[in-house]
Amino acid sequence: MKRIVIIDGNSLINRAFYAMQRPMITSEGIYTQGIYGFLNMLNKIEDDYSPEYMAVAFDLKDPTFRHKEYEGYKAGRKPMPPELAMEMPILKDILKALNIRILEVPGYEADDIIGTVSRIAEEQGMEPMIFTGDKDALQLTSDITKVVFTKKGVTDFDLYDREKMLERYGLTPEQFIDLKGIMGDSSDCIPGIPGIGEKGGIELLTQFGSLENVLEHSDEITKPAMRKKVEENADLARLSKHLATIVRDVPLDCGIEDMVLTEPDYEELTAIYKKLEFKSFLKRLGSHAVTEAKAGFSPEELEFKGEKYVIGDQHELWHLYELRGKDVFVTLFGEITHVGVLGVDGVFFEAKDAYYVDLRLVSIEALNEVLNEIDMRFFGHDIKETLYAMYRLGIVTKDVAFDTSIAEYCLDVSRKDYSLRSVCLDRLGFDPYENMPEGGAQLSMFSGQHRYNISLGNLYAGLSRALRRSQEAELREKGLERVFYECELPLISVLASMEDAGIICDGDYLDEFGKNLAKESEALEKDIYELAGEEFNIKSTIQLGEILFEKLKLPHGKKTKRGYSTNAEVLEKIRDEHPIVDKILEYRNLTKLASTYVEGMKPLIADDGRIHCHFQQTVTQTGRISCTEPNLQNIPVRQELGRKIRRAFHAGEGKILVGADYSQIELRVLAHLSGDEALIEAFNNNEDIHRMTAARVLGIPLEEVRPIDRSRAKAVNFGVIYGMSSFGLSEEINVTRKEAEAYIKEYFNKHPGVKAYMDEQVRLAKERGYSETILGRKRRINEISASNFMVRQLGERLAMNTPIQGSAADIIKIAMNRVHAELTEKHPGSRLILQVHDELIIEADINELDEIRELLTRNMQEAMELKVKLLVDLNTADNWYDLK
DNA sequence: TTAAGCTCC
DNA sequence: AATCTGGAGCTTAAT
Repeated sequence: MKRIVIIDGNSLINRAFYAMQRPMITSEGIYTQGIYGFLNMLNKIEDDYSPEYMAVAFDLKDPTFRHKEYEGYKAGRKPMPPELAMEMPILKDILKALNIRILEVPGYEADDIIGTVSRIAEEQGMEPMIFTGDKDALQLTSDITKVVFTKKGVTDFDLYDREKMLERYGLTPEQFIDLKGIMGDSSDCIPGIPGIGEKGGIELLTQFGSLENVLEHSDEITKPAMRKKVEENADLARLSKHLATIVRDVPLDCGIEDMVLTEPDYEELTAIYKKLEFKSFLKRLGSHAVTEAKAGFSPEELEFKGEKYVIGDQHELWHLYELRGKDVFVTLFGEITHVGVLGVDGVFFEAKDAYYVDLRLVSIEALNEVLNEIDMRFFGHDIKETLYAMYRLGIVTKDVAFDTSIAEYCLDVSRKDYSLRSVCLDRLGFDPYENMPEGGAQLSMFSGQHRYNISLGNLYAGLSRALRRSQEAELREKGLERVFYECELPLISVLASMEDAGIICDGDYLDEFGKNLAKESEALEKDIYELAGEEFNIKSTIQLGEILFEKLKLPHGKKTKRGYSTNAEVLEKIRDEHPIVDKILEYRNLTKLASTYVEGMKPLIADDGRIHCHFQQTVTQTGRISCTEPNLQNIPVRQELGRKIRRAFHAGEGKILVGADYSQIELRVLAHLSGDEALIEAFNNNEDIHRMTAARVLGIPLEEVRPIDRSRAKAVNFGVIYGMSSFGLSEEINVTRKEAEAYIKEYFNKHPGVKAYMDEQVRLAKERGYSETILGRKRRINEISASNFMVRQLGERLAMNTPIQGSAADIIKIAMNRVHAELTEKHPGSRLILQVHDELIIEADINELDEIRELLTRNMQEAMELKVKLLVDLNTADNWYDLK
């Protein structure tokens, strides 16, 4: 049977639009999230059902509504937000390019068109499938016609036919219309019979079969109240049924045969997708995509014209001298694993000519002898990997001249994918995959697949050069040169060095700690089963919710999408209600430590007894670095038990840990950026900032500030940085919303500079579309211009927070660069090993302790000159736990 | 793969 | 009328 898919265009694009958490917008300012989601659904439909025919129906705005009789009809519907409205014509263009029939008939809704097409298709012996988000369409189901609803998300469907309807609702499709006639539908402004809802409606229809029968035999209705309602509203019910009935004889200007699917117009499609910056859809088009290289780039540039040298003995190393004074593309052929074990065959260098040094034939010592003699600078894409491998192998490294992945991050921090391929596709309009020499499919040098493939090295080098040229210009135009050259570029080798250094992690200690955790959590588990009266999976929030809130009938808080919320905040509130609650909290505590911080950590200890985490430089939207495999930036510290994990991390023989953290760096940055006099004075007086805030806001002397005042002021200070509302603050510090509001108001009264600064940040972000840090790092904020209140408010908070968090990130990065440079130069026995956002840790040679302490403090405090002094707290200990 | 929960700054 | 603190990563359950 031939299958025809009929789509409710308005309904699906609406679903798609609202399913997207954050707005999608192109660099030109075209909103695309609705279209994007719609196309995802379309792809899913084609993949899952491979229809031969397809049509998309749209409502056409027209004053001649078919239901003129009832004026309130649809009046209550929300108008389409402008972002979505501007997507509609583009979607239609795409459908045209896809050669999918668009159906619009003046005076009729999409529903009616769909009803008509499905009727005709079924009559012609086809199998119609209707895709919509509107439950109204259920009346169109039959044994043959299926109605498919979009579920949460975008690519999840729920399929109904006549049988499934009977099963799910106990109603036939025809009765479904009657049901709506009785119960009404507020979203469509169908009144129905007031006072009778779904339950009553189904009851009546089960007894009488149809609305007409109900009305005719209303005297047989047993419940007097219901009988009265029915009798008094008979006309309204008839009207409602009429309103709810989908018209199935709309005059169409084409036949079913016009809806057959044919080849898309690839050229047109490619052009639109490019304009909309739909990379994944372009990828899906594959070879059909009409690829044309970006202006200023032609693939011929990638052709390698120099000489190729394979250096297989010591005497040939002199060739490398040719690289003197050049920017040299460098990479390794070989393999790295996450615990730092690697097997590398050789190092590839390219400037004008290409040099492959075969490390199985040439010793690293010999190579280093040459490298030490020649000045050169490295460039490449994601060069930290290469540097790390060179550090691990003991090969001499050089300054980094350019990294095309880091440059791309500076140019656009919001990208999902900074891979070489992705950046090349966007920037050069060139897909390296399609042009791989000798079928190399993987674009990682460290896949273990690439050995002795100089052509591949040449391709990479060529791409890096082309990208670099394009990025250099843009970095200049966008004012990103400082952040790139002063901050990010030097940081690459710092991070590589930190990863290489790693930190000792005592696996035996973790084992022992884990055993104790296990013992206690097993005991708790038993207690919990006992108190619950049954065994269940405590880790399953669904099962736990059932036990706590249904079986034990404890008062429940908010609900989540799937059931009750069981998070710590909710459980804290009911801990006095039942002894099981505390046990669950403690159980969570212990199992979290055991799984994430003990079991998760152990396999990541490398053969050298150290953990070499990965510092990610292209992840955060604000400029912070992140840390993975494992994340050493979230090792427990607040609670004593968790804090003990830190005992596992300690300094090596003859070494000691030196840690320094900035005191209140974000508030100091705020003081500087806002120029607020009160804030600046507070810091210059070296006062406890939260205490000072409390005194100012409450208008009392410092000595009268109670602990609770201070802690509230602290919450306010954080709130200011995050853009917290009165609601959020009242939740946080347990006061009424009114009080919180008054507090915030008074804070801004006493800190007019801060208020003015925040307003200005929002204004600037609205005007320019991005926020900016002290060094000029930029973050696009699409949310700021959204018409949706909630989204726009988020945008405003981002506009206030990003410059603060981001500037703090700029500052510590500069400190890291200086610390690393000075350590390398003067104290090679001491190395930077960790960064935790406002904190640096050095594993120092015990004999150099004093110098290291001074060096670390000085470089952090002097990283940037602000209107307030930067202060750091310094600590020294053998292990991380005692570093406090 | 996503949601819910937890850890950190 | 709404809404309700920024930035990360990892583990488990459930789909």
